[in-house]
Amino acid sequence: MESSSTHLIVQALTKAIVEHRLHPGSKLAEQKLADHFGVSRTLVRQALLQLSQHRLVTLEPARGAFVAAPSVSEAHQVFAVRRMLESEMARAFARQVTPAKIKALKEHIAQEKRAIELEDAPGRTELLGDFHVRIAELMGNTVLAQLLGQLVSRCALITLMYQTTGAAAHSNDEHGELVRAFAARDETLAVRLMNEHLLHVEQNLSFDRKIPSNDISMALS
Amino acid sequence: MESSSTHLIVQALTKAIVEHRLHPGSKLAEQKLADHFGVSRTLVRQALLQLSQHRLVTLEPARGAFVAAPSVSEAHQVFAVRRMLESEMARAFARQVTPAKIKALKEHIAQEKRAIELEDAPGRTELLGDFHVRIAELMGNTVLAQLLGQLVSRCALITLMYQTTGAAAHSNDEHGELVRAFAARDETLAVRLMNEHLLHVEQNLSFDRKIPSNDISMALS
DNA sequence: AAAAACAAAAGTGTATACACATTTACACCT
DNA sequence: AGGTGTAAATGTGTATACACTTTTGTTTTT
Repeated sequence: MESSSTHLIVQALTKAIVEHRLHPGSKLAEQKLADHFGVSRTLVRQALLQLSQHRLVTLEPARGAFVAAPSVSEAHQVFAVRRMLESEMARAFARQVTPAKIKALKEHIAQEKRAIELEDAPGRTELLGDFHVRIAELMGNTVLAQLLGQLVSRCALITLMYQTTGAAAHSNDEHGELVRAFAARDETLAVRLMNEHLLHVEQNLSFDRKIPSNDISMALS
Repeated sequence: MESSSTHLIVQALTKAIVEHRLHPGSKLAEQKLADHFGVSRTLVRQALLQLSQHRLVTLEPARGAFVAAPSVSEAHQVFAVRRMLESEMARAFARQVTPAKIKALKEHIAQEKRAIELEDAPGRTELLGDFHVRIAELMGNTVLAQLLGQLVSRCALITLMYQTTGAAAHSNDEHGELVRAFAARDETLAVRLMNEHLLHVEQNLSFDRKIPSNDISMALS
C-alpha cells in the first residue's frame, strides 16, 4: 500500500492551508483537485481523508471537504494541550541537553531571525513552529516529534499568518531565552519560559477575522 | 463525505487489535476483510488508511497492510509522551475538580474492579485505559481526550492483554489513590502519583513474546 | 537433490463507472 | 415580486475493472 502521490497531495494541501493560501471554510471539490494534480479522484479522496484526521480539513457527509475552521474554544484547547506537553518536554530536554543540541537550536533561531527580517511571513510562521518540533527531534523521541508536528500545524491554521512582524520578533526572542535556560540546564526556568511563551503566542491570536473565499487553482499556484 | 460503514470497520478492527484478537504482524488482506464486512475493497482501504494513521496498522507499499508491531524503543517513547502529557493533565484536573467529577471517577474505578474480579481481560484492559481518557473528558478538553485516546490505544497494542490479574489490580489501586489526591486537591501529589503510575504500567510490560499468526475471520468472530 | 527460472495465482494501486444526494436554476403559482 | 416546486446539473459514495507487483508453486537445469 501507500502511494507517494497521495502523500504529495497531502503535503501540498497542508502547506497551502497552513500558509493560509486556502482559507478556512473553502470548499475542496474532489474533481477540481484531481484535475489540478493530474490524478483521479481516488487519490484525492485518500489525501482528504488523511487531512481530516489531521484536523486541517472537515468532511461533511454528502457535501464534501472544506478547509477546517477551528472554533475559538478548540483553539484554546489545542494550546492547553501544547502547554501541558511542551512544558514537560522542556524539563526533559534541559536534563539531557548537550552542546551540539544547543548549537542546533541556535542555528534554527538564526534562520528564524533572517525570515523575520526579510518579512517572509510564510517562512517565519513555519520556522517559528518548527522550533518546537526540532526540540522533540533532538530528544530522539520521534513519537513526540510527530505528535507535536500535528499540533503545531493545527496552531498554524489557528494563528494568523499575518501575525505582526512585532509578534514574530517577540517569539524569536523568547526562543532565544529558552535556549539560554537549556544551556544553563535550568529545568525550572525552562519549564516556566516555555509555559509563558505558549501563553504569549495564544494571547496574540486575534479571533475576529473575516474569512474571504478563495479559488483552489489560484491558491495552489 | 464520511461514510459510517468505514467507521464501523475502523472500530471493529481497532477493537480486535487492541484486544489482541489480531496479533501484531498479521496480514490484513483487503479482499478478505471486504468479504467479511460485506463491502467493497474501497471502504476497507479507507479504514486501513485511517488505522495506519493511528499507528495500529502499518502499510507496506505493494505488499499490503499488517497489524502494527511497535518496537521496544517506540513503546518507551509513547510512554514518555504519556508521562509528559498526563502528569500535567493531573495538575490541571486537581485545580478544577468538583465533587461530581470525583464521583464519576469513583464509579469508573468500581467498574474496573468488577471487570478484574470477573477476570474479563479485554474488558479490564479497555476500562483501565479509559480511566485516563475519562479524566480528559471531565476536564472538558475534547482535543486532549481524543489525543489521549489514540495514545492509550497504542499502549494497549503494546501492553499485554494477558497482563496478570495482579498487575491489573495494582493499576486499579493506583487509580484509587490518584482520585483521593484529586479529591484533596493536592496538585503535587496527583502529579507524582500519575507519573509513578505510568512508570509502573510501563515496567510491567514484557517485551519478549512470540507472535502467533492468526486468521482474520476467526479473530473477528 | 538443490538452486535457478519461469508461469500461474493472488493481491495491491489507480482509474473509471454508476447510483444517489445535494445544489442550483428556472418556471410556476399565489 | 416573492416564495414554492420541479428538473437539470453538479458532486459525493461505493463498486468494479484493469494494470502492475509480489508471492507461490512447478519445472528445468546443474
